[in-house]
Amino acid sequence: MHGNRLESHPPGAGLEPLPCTGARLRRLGRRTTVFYEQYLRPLGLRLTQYSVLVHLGSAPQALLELAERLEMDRTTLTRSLRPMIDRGWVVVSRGSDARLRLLSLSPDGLALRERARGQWARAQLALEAVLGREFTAQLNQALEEALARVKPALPEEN
Amino acid sequence: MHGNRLESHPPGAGLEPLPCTGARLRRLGRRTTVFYEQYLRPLGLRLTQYSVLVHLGSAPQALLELAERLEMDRTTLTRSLRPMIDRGWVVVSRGSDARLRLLSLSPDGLALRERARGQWARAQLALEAVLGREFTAQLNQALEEALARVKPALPEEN
DNA sequence: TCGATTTCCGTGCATATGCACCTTATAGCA
DNA sequence: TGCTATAAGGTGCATATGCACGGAAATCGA
Repeated sequence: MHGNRLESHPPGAGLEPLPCTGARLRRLGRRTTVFYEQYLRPLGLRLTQYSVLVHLGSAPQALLELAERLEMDRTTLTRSLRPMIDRGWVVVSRGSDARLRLLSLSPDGLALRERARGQWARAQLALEAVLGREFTAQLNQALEEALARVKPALPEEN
Repeated sequence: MHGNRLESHPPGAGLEPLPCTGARLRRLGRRTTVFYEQYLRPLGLRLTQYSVLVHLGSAPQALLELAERLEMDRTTLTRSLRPMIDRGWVVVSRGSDARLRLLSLSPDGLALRERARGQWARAQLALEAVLGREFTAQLNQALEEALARVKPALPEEN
């Protein structure tokens, strides 16, 4: 194994934990969210709404399916959609299965999505300018790797 | 510079942005939050409440000062504190400056903080087991570096 | 075919988040 | 010593988040 030198471990306790990874993730997440939202604000979009927009299209899609792709709680998505429906960006329809709420973008929604993508690209490039292009690529890589190892919480055992 | 081969760049546009760093940060942040909260649930603590707890102590501290250390919105902290005050974990007092709300932990709060720290350590070690100890250390390092480069949003220009 | 089970969703409740606006208290200055 | 600027904080509003509960539609087995 690696080292495990005898140092400040309480007797009987195992390894010392590293500094809190979750706190660092959350803190950096907050800062970058603010960063991206500066660019989305002119469009009247929150970051959550943007992520919903880019996961929608002309083809109707069930709410639960969308929630899983977004890795977002089903009920959170329900409520996040409400203002987007009210503003005419998202259209709800019904198919043969009367249980499913099928979601798609209206023409307005599609147009907004394109403008939002442009703003996102500006934000991402600006972030890369701050972090350094190479470092950003490495960070993305590390985050991908971590995402592959930390699986999303599944409802019920699967 | 590095490469910059002529490829799918739209004419006139600059570099292509990398895949969305913010989305990866937010997604990994959500998953790890769920991860930590599994360990805090037995204590009836949300992760936000835990982070407030560990930034408090016996010594009274002004709300705004605490908010800045937590890098949390002042008003968010006000509301996050309410249930913790109601449950007797946090005590509010007044000093010579009548504008300041001074916060400290009650004996119950101090005891809870210690139990919560133990649960946090178990969560962190479990996360390290999932990610790999070495990789976690590298990830922490990368996050620290990113935090050093992406400064927190300041209220007004400072 | 009909009753039990499963699937898809919505709502109530509690907390989280941040902005705009307001009140109160202190500090600074003429 | 007042008057004004500034600092600390609360509340309203809108959105975000997830759990528990409940309802309605589809599925499946006897």
